[in-house]
Amino acid sequence: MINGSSCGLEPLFVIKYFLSLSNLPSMKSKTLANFELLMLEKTADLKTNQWVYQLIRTNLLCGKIEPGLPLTIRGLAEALDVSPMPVREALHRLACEGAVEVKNNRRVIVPQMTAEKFNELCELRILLETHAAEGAAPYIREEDITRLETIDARIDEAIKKADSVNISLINQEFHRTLYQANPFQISIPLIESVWLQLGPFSQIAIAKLEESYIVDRHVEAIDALKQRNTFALRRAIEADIRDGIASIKSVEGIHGYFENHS
Amino acid sequence: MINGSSCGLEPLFVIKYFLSLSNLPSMKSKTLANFELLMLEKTADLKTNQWVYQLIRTNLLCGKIEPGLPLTIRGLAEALDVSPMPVREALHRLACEGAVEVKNNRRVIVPQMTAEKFNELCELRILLETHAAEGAAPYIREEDITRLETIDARIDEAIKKADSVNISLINQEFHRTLYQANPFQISIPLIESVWLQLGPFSQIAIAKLEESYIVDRHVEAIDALKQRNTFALRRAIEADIRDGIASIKSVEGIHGYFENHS
DNA sequence: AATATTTTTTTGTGATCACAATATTCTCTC
DNA sequence: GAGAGAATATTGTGATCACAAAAAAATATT
Repeated sequence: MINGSSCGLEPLFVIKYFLSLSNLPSMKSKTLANFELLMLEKTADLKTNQWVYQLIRTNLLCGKIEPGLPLTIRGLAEALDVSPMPVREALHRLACEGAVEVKNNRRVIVPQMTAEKFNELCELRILLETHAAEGAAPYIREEDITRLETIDARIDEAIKKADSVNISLINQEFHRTLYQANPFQISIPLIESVWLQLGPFSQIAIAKLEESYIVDRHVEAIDALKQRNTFALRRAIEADIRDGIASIKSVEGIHGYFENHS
Repeated sequence: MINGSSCGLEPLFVIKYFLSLSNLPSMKSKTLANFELLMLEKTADLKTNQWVYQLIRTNLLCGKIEPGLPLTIRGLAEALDVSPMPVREALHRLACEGAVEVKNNRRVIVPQMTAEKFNELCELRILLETHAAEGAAPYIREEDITRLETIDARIDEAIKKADSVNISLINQEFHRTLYQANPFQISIPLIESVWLQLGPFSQIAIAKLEESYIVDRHVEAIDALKQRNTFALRRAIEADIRDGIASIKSVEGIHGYFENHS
């Protein structure tokens, strides 16, 4: 992966992105759509292509872009006020990671979720992440544990605010930090790919969850780390993931979000 | 992944790719390198970007490009007689898949293999592929088994010819065909990413193997499929992968290929 | 002669343009 | 009025150019 991690991103402000199809007063066309894009600050150290990639990626993870609607290079470029080139690059990369789908028409869309896909993605999460956690365990230092506790506190904060976007983002930061403790970690890009495919869908679900239903399961993982109990760590990670899945499945009417139209 | 599979590729002819640094008569520069590129026929249905991607990808898998040496957009573009644009796209995608590495200098190289990385990649192969095989088993039809037997026969042929490139390529085709029987398969892109990272290295090793050391383990998998024994299938796939690993590790002086220079 | 500094070349990126493929809209016919 | 066809607009791709960053070569300095 080109840009390893670096995803402690904070959404800043919001602009509207009118999918440039037409600006007719009549809106009879069903394909006319306007997305709201979360903007990210373009810090000096971020190069344009990285900024564009991170921005689109974050917006996908936040579920800001409705599945099925086409994303166009020129439309995004205009909305972000950059040339089409970095957008082209970002969309290609996101396609390669499975975050967006390139149809035969070479149209780019956010893939629709199906029940089977969802289950398979969850299984892959468990498979890969328990493996990654196990591989990271021997390398965990005291300072890593402290860092994880800090991140966990930020998650609790986000839960209190019912800030579903940051719940997701910081939760991912927790997992990534844990797995990255292993200096020979290879699987993070694979895991991130799975997250990207799950993200847009689960974000919609989490946003519908009431606060009381979101339980922080990370303390168990941290305890296991403190006890240097690798097996307990595996179980904690698996429980954490399964818990999230169960929460999503508990959302009322969630089945209506599966495969609305082929 | 943009182009699902379609990798029944046959190497056609070979051209030389002089890494365009200089064409001085004196060759004192150590970074001057010439690769031989396997060429692929550019069939009419292949678009330029797909052709370029497949070509570079195949060459990486075949170990034709020495790890550590820089790959340049313009150099490859000139060698393939296309504009830099499709090459740029292909290299970005390959970087995203882990096949090449983009250094901080934004130089693109084939990553060096280390012992730890190799072990981790092998573990990931087993983890992902046994899972994929298990998921595919219920969907296997008679015709799929026939197809797998045909592919297996081609592998034996390649082994007889000691054609290490085709051994690898057709072996991958076997596994891919098996996993793809599951219409809801998600993990193939992840598996292909692992293959791409292992490929260049194991190709070097396989090329050094004597024919007698290469054993075809696929019959066990096919037998398991015929008996509809999912557990036996898992074991067969795992055995097949472990066997390949053992072969590679048995190659004389293989440790010299790990991390020659940082 | 070996190191430090400058000059030259090469490289990746971002921008813009041309073009063919596709999608959308308009027009005609019934 | 509704469907088929033509005309128009939009899109992704490939090519080319300008530019800043970085590498390589050449020069200067000790």
